[in-house]
Amino acid sequence: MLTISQLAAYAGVTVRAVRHYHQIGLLPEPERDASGYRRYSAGAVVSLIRIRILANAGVPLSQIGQMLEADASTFAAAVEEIDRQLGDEIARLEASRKQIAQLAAGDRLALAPEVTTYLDRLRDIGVSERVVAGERDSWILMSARWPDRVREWMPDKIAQLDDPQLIRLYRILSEIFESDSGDDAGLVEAADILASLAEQAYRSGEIDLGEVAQDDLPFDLLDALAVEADPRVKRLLGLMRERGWDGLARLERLAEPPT
Amino acid sequence: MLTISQLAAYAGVTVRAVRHYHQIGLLPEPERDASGYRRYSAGAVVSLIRIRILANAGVPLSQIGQMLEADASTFAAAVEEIDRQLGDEIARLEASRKQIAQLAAGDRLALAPEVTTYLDRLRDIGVSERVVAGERDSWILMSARWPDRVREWMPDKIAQLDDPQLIRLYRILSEIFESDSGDDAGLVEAADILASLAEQAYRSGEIDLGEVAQDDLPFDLLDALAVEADPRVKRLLGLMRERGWDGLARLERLAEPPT
DNA sequence: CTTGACCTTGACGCTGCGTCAACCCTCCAT
DNA sequence: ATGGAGGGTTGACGCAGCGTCAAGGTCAAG
Repeated sequence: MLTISQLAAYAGVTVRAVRHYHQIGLLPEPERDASGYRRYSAGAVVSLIRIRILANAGVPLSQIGQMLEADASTFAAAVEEIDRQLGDEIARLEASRKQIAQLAAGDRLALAPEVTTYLDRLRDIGVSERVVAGERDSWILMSARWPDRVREWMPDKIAQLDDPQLIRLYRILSEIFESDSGDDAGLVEAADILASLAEQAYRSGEIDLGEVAQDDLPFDLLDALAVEADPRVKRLLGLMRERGWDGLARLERLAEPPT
Repeated sequence: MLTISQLAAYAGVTVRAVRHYHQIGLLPEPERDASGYRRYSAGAVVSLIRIRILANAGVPLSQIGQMLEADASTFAAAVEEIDRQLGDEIARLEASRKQIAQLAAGDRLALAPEVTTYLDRLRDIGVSERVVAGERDSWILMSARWPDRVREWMPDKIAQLDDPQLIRLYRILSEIFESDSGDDAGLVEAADILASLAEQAYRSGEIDLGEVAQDDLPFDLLDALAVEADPRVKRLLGLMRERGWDGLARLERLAEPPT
């Protein structure tokens, strides 16, 4: 007759585990001796080992009972099912691992390499860190909504950074938001350039966001994000509206421009 | 200003998850509106997405907070640590998968193929299912204690099954335990053969279990298991003691045999 | 008799939320 | 004005598989 700790030791498990198996009815409770101690037969060791073999193989405890009683074909089916689940779990972890590898490699926050390239180009141009940070957050939002589309857009976006007008715009914005002054003249110039760029894009029919245009919520969100980052953006939005454009992240024509 | 469900939708998580992040202090609680509703800024969406990126990569929630604040090198170190843990977890699951594949392939209960071969040979010889089951349980115990040694022993064990004496022994035991009679003559003959075999093994110095001899507990257990399976084994043990041997699974000389 | 090692039951902790329950708020149609 | 749908709020249990106290009773040895 064995005590619970002897039983556990033979099977290579903890005493707590044995009691747990009793609780969930996986291992039958043995007789008690005069003092209330559980006393186990040798057969219990075999039962416990069989349980552990299945548990070590990744079988959930809740299924082990049935499996130990099952016939060969039922057993095989159950095994196959378990194997499938293990495979899924492994695949999930592998995916996590790839993700985390990208985290380590990428700029900082799992932005596609194309995007980090874009951000680096902005820095090269002389855009301030605050503005770059704003851009980064915007692209985080965009990437969350359209993970694949973003990568398609980036080449164009990067190419556009050669446009002197755009460079000028970013530099003005950097200057404005780096200072604490209420430099309205700068904002006005920025608005002028933005309107001009929007006009060009509009004429060349470049504003074709396809399905993306369907839900404009994220764009409102992007604008809100910009306003949060610096309230002066609100003034910029106002200036754009005066010029016939609504929004900032996605400019929308309000009316025909004054001819 | 966003409601909690809008925030959750933007980040692709459930409302419950957001509240959970608040609870554990991972995401700061926003201001409430007049009616007590949480109202979120656009920045919260970015924060939440950043959290999910790390969580999806397998980072435990408890570490995400620190990681988001960490500098590049700390971040990299943390990433490496996480990656290591993911690797361990994957390795564990892979091991489980192998185990379960063996379960499906093997006889029934993760006995090494050598052992199932041995059990099959017993059946060929005409050993009854009850006795084979007893052998199987014994080998389950042995395999749990010395997983590797068992495989080394099996070739010898299998070879010994060619010994006519041993075959006779097994057949007698099968007959006895298959019937309900108190056939003492059979037990006596079994004891005689056992003693004879033990004598041979003893003389040829074959009883060298090495380190295994150190702890004899499992052998007591094996004997107990046999007695549980059939109380008549107790009588057999008594007969063996009369012949100068103690135990059954491992015979131990009590005294010099009568010359 | 004491001491230390074991035994007992009961209950909380961990992870990351899912899922009621019970109730309040808002908005739209009647 | 009212009622119902569809939000929101806190609180609490459940899940898997035990680990880990807590607060005792028991056993074997010195």
